[in-house]
Amino acid sequence: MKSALREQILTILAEIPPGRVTTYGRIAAMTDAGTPRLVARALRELPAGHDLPWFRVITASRRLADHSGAERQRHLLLAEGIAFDARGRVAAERLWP
DNA sequence: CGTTTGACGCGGC
DNA sequence: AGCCGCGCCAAAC
Repeated sequence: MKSALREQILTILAEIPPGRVTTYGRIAAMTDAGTPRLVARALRELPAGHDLPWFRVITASRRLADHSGAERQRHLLLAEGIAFDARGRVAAERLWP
């Protein structure tokens, strides 16, 4: 097997329902990642052409992580009906377990 | 094989 | 409510 950890992360990622979001920390807790950093790393290294909803992963403070694709991510979430308040936070009810 | 590097999180202040 | 510092650990150098 290649990387059980990354497989777990990608599996969870694929499970996130449209219109909902989850956090790096929650995914880390659901898998053997041990730390959110590894989840972030796994997303950063996703191969081009994947069909996984990487944009449904946000930070524990319910904001978008600071990276080069953040603006693209914001657009994709808005397209799914995810709203941001004045401070750029997603409503807690949109969090997926 | 030692060091650096992050799409983070949390506890202190 | 927000900023700072430290811990975390696989992968790249």
